[in-house]
Amino acid sequence: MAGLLKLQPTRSSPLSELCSALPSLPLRLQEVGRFVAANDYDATTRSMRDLAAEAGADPAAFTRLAKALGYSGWDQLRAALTEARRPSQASPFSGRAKGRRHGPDSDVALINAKLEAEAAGLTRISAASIADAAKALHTARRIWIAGFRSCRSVAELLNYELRLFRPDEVQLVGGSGPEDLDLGAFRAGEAVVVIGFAPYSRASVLSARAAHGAGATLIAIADSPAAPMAEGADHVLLYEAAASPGFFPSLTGAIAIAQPLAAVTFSLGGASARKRLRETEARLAATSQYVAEKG
Amino acid sequence: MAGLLKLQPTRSSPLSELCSALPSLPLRLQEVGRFVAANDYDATTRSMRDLAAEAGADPAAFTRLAKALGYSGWDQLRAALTEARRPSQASPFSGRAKGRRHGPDSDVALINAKLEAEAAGLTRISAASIADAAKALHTARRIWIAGFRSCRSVAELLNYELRLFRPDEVQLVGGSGPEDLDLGAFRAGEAVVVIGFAPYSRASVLSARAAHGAGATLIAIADSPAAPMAEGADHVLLYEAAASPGFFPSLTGAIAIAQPLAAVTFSLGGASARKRLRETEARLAATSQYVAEKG
DNA sequence: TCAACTATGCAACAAATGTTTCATGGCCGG
DNA sequence: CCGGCCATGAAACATTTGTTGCATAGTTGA
Repeated sequence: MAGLLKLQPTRSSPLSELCSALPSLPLRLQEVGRFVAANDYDATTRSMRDLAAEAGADPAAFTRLAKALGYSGWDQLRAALTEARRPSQASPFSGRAKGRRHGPDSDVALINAKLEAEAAGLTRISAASIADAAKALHTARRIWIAGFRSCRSVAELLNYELRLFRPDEVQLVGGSGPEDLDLGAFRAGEAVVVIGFAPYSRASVLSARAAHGAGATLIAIADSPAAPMAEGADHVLLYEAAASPGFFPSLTGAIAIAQPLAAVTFSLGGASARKRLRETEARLAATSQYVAEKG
Repeated sequence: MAGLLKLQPTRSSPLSELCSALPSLPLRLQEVGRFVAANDYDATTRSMRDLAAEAGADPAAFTRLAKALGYSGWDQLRAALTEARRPSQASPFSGRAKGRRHGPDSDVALINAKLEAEAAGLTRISAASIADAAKALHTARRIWIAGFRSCRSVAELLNYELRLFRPDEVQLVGGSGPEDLDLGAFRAGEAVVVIGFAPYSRASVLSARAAHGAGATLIAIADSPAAPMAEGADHVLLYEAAASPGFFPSLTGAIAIAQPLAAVTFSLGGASARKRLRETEARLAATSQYVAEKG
């Protein structure tokens, strides 16, 4: 057996354990170890034999590697890798903003961290889904946009941009007041865009249900596939709203989705959309909504 | 109306397929489907029986769910989820956006390029400036927020978030209509936030001038230090609105500034701000604005 | 009310999984 | 040169996996 227990490895991450132990391993195990380090996502999702085939190694080597690292078997190593990869380690966040007393630059550091996280979140948005949703908007006879509370800002942006080139066919849901949601007005052949994140407002969920019930095309912009407004949606556009503690959820991702959605819908509109946009712009310029731009 | 042939699933993401199909599924399958949607990471890594135990459902339900979605079995559904989650799909950027006339995926490439550019733009935002501006908001007796046209969405978000903990002291400029801009109401000791980018709307420039003239603290959120509303501003918060050709300027950066601005102002507000926020939240919960969140 | 139907849980099934054992082949010290 | 040692690959193992058939409970429509 492996004899002397060389335990007490770096507890930080199974991957770092692997790397540090790598040089002291037999040749073949190094090979396999490097493969695991380079393909850790596949290591967590695919089967041992699968990996072995792709790495050109023996299945048993994986078991042996795990044991050499101090695990009881490949299953346990994989479990460790899986946990290390788990997204949104939501656990120890409650203490976060609390702990440090307001240091001189703690705010600055926090803002920077937040911005960086949001930038990373943007790259995870699915462009293909946005393009698909834009096609649906393009073919819709009429477009409704529903967003409430803080999401209303996103709804209004979308409403504003779409109206630039389809003024007669785009409308905000609940424009007349909180009690009049127009929910009965949805029809098949129309599209309803609902924007929301947890905690989900009642109005947004009702809008989504009504849209689905009416047979309209439902496009949900939400923070989770488990969001109530995503149920029955024909298109689900996901973003990350993960909030810092005590802070409000982030809308950056939602905005970052709404804008290309409008843009692609516009480009699908072709010449006629361009014509409408020019008309709108001309009208705004005529009433001197803009100041002269600097050269 | 709930179409018989409403299939034709969205091929972009297995999770969207799941969401779309959810309402038309049998009760128990919905339950399981929601569980998968809410725990898609576990769905890709753990075993069917494991998930069943945690979801309190029958293992067979997972197989049946997969088949109901058009997959040949759970294995295939899981494979799809796994692929959708695979990191670093960032690779196919080489084909970029330039040359091709509307190819099949030129939109997708364009959206990806845009998102990446915006992510890069976020990291260039000055956190220190935001923190400074937040201090100014904190000490202001009253806060006005001005944003017009597409920038109105940003203004409304800021207005909404600040009002959560300072409801009596925050107000949108021009809430009553385009001709009534409240510009005469600004006073020294108050703060005015003006949001805008090129081309600059007349109303926003007028707001900024009025604020400066009245001796109020002027905070400009703009795309350039040369923006008219930045003239005479006490705080200038810059973001990149660089538009793709033919598209609208981007507001992602402005939103990314507005949110931490509100958040830091909140944290400066200390105990009293927290108290007001709790009150507001309690009121919203009491009028059942929210649906119950999933546990 | 009854029959046809679907949805659901249970249990048995074949296939695939991770592990272990064993035989082989290369390496070093005596 | 040889005997012990370890690394390595192949095959056999028990377990667990995903699946399917069946009986029951629940629902729908005539």
